[in-house]
Amino acid sequence: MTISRTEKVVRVAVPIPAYRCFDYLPPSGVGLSDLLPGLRLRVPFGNRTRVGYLIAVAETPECDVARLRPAEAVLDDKPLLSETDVKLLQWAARYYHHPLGEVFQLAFPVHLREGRSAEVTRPQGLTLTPAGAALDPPVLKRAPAQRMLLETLRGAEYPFPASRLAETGSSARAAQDAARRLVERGWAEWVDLPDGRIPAAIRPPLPLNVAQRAAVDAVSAHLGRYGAFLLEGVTGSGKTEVYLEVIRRVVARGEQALVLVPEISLTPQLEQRLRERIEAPLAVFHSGLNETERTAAWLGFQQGDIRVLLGTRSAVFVPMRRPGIIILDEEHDRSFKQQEGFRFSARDVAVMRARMADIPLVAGSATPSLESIRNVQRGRYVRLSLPARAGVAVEPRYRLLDIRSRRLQEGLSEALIAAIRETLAEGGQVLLFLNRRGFAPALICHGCGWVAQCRRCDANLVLHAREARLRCHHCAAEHGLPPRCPSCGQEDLRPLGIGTERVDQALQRLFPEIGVARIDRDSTRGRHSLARILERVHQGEVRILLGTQMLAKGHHFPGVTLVGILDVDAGFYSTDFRAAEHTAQLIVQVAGRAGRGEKPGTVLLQTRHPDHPLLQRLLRDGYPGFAAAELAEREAACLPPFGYQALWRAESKDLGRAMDFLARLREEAEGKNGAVHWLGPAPAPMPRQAGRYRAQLWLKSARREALHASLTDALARLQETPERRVRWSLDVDPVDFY
DNA sequence: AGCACGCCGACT
DNA sequence: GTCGGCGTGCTC
Repeated sequence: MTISRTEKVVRVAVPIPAYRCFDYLPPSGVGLSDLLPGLRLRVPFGNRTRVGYLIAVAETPECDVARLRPAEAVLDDKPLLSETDVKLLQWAARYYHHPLGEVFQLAFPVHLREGRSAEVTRPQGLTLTPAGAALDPPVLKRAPAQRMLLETLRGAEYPFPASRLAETGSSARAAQDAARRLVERGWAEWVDLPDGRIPAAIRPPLPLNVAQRAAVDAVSAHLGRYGAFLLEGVTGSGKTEVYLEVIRRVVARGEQALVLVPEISLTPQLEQRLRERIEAPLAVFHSGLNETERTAAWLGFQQGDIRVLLGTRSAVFVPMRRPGIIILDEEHDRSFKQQEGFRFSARDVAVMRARMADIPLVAGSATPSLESIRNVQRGRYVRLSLPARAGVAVEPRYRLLDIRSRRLQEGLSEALIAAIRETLAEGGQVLLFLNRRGFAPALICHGCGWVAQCRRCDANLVLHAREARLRCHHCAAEHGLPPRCPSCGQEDLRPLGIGTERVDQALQRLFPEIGVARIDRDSTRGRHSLARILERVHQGEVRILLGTQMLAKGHHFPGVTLVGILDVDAGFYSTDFRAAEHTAQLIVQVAGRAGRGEKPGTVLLQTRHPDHPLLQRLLRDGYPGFAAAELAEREAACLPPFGYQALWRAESKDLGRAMDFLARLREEAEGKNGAVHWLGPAPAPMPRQAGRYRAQLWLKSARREALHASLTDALARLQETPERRVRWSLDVDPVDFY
């Protein structure tokens, strides 16, 4: 191909790990004015073609004109992303120092990344053909599923929605097969479902109390412009009612609401309440959906048919036709931070998105992150606080159990056992929290001190007694129990330390007539096992509930009047500077599960450090007092939210190589920027994982721009002299240091 | 990320 | 003599 003259070029973000764009000649037959940012393009790339994202039309190419190739095709009539969306993605790529093409790609569902059409397939329904209507059912004597479906269709006034097919047969699969056969035989046919949603039972709004009304009014006054609100309220204070009323008003304005929650397990309850109360099409968006469902939800929201989108982290990038509000529930939750690849914080992206789209953002929590509390102090967020509702959910009473030099029975002190006994006698339920699954975190030889360790990680193997397995909680390694010590041959291997399985066993021994249930990743592995356990708790069949942090999230246990936290200290003494914040949040969240009915709850905390100042502060002044104290410490140490951080991670089969790589980064950057402080390189807290060595280099600065300049600089050098033997990644605003 | 190109070891 | 290992360079 010959290029006669220099023309305008299209700048395209191609999804490869490179920090630059690629320029193309406009595709043939497309006017320049139609080439809008956000369009998906099919472009030749090397010896194949890729889907790329149009960033801009530029006057002059960044490369030699002779190298330019024309883009093959434009994949959308109009960009699926708005200008604001494009700006948001560009901001995110810059802020997190992640390749632009990959950021764009991650904002799209897989089908659209692959270049499939964005045509919305209308929801389909099944209806009888005249032949089907005239059919005598007994013909289908030997096909009960088809006959049942036929009967359903006969009774239906409207085409039967494909999405509800599963309700008609023994399984979704059987119903689908039956539908296919009916269509094949000419008795039924697929038609587009008529517009409009299928009417659902809508419940009237609950009356709001004064604080809720004030919160709703404050947010409502900001509809149509930016404002960030921190909605603070303990469990049961009615945050959800505030969300619902605000969403109702947003929807009434013809706008859309994006609701972000930390995990899928929290969505069923919120989804149900939204469906009951908001008279508008709603969709969910999370990793549990298949790609067809994800694409449908994404496009539905993008086109404006879906008015409320309830989703997890990745939903923060789903385009909105008419942006109305963003709601972030449980904003303190760490799962809003993506921990691999493009390590963005959905919380921070949501705030930026609200700002760019000029809409309000409501972040709710009983235990706000220190970042958000700081933002309130700086006047960036407006605090809306909901006191506990009168007569409901009285603040729990906290009590420390000093377990220094006390004998514990499988992690339970005498005082705790007595309190459990008393609570059970009064007819209450008990919730015990231990953030360690398995039977024991170690298996030790009593003869020689040998400890079972993972061959591929710097970690002990965890004993799972029931299955008689030793498992590594950091890789896939799993072994049977050795009959004798592999080191000295003695037959005296003993479990060391306690995990939930061990406490579970002890509780069953101590309270043989009481139903005990354990909730952790091991006991809830099956698809419905968690729901089944929760059901038994609500029925009162289970009266002692024991679990890991899975317990702290979402689920309500109104019958629980005693909460026991078995090991508070594990959280307060850690190298991670956020450990105390996390632990305090966990304590308050777990405590919030108790006494939600009319009965007040008691929270017992077992500790060997009853004088720990932060623990004292938490018990005396509650979470706000703790947060104030912890903020003061962070400020003194220039830690977030008072200082800014980034973390370079490196991984290699050889620790030295990973360390050398980071050392090189530091050497090349040091001295250039006095405002940046460096720590490391140092081996990660657990240096070896799954056979690979990990090292990290920590950057701190009081000035965000200085930090970012340093990162930009280092990345530019890495582009010039790439490092291929070391896998590295960059984490801006890291929350976990592992 | 892919993919091609290119330079050194054990095999039909 | 060649098939194939993965180091290096490139993609507009």
